[in-house]
Amino acid sequence: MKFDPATENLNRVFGALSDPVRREILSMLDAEDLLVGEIAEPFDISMQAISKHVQVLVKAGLISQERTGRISRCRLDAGPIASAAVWLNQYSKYWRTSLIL
Amino acid sequence: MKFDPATENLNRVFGALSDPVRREILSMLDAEDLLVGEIAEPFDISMQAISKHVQVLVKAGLISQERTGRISRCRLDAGPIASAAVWLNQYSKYWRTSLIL
DNA sequence: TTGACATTCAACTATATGATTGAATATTAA
DNA sequence: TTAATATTCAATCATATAGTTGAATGTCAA
Repeated sequence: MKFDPATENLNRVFGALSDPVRREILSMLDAEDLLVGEIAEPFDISMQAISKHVQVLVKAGLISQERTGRISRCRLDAGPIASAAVWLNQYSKYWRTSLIL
Repeated sequence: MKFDPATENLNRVFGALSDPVRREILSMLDAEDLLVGEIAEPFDISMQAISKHVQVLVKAGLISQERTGRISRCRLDAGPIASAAVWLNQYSKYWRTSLIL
């Protein structure tokens, strides 16, 4: 099935957030920009696997990579997280919190 | 890899939300409780496929089913959406919204 | 220029996901 | 009892995902 771009974006964002390794990567990038190799360090999986997780996050628009020479610095781009939060906020009436614009 | 229960819950919630059919089901249940067959009507896929989507949502804790006889009424349970919103709120400093408790 | 380094590409494997169709189960109505 | 209804189970298929290892690419430094 084909969906409109906004829908596909939400699919990718929520899909990216559904993996704990990727959520942890976002937490790490919340503290500071990091190289792919630095991201990989604390994890017990291969650098290639981390590189693929990073690509998933890039495709979801959640991080951007600035390549200078052989290194690729990753930076959190939280815009799409806001989109996801806005979607979730549709349901905020069910709990006692609200997302204030 | 094995993760703690809270992490697994977030995995399931975000995973459930990553599919547009399931997000639409949640929107429908936001308006009113519905039977599985009623949920299936507007979609162009089989009832069995919808039933499986419903099971994914149940497993994520996002809906509950009350079975009376042969019918199974589905009701939105938005608690886990709040958990997801709380997780996302970690990043709210990146946009100009905030989740107020 | 040679080698070390950072990252990605490619091929592969195992498992998960989203869909299908057909059968089974269980309940209600005629 | 029989038949229609509501839902789920089961088997299957195609594709996606998360991981692996090994090779390739491109850059920097000695």
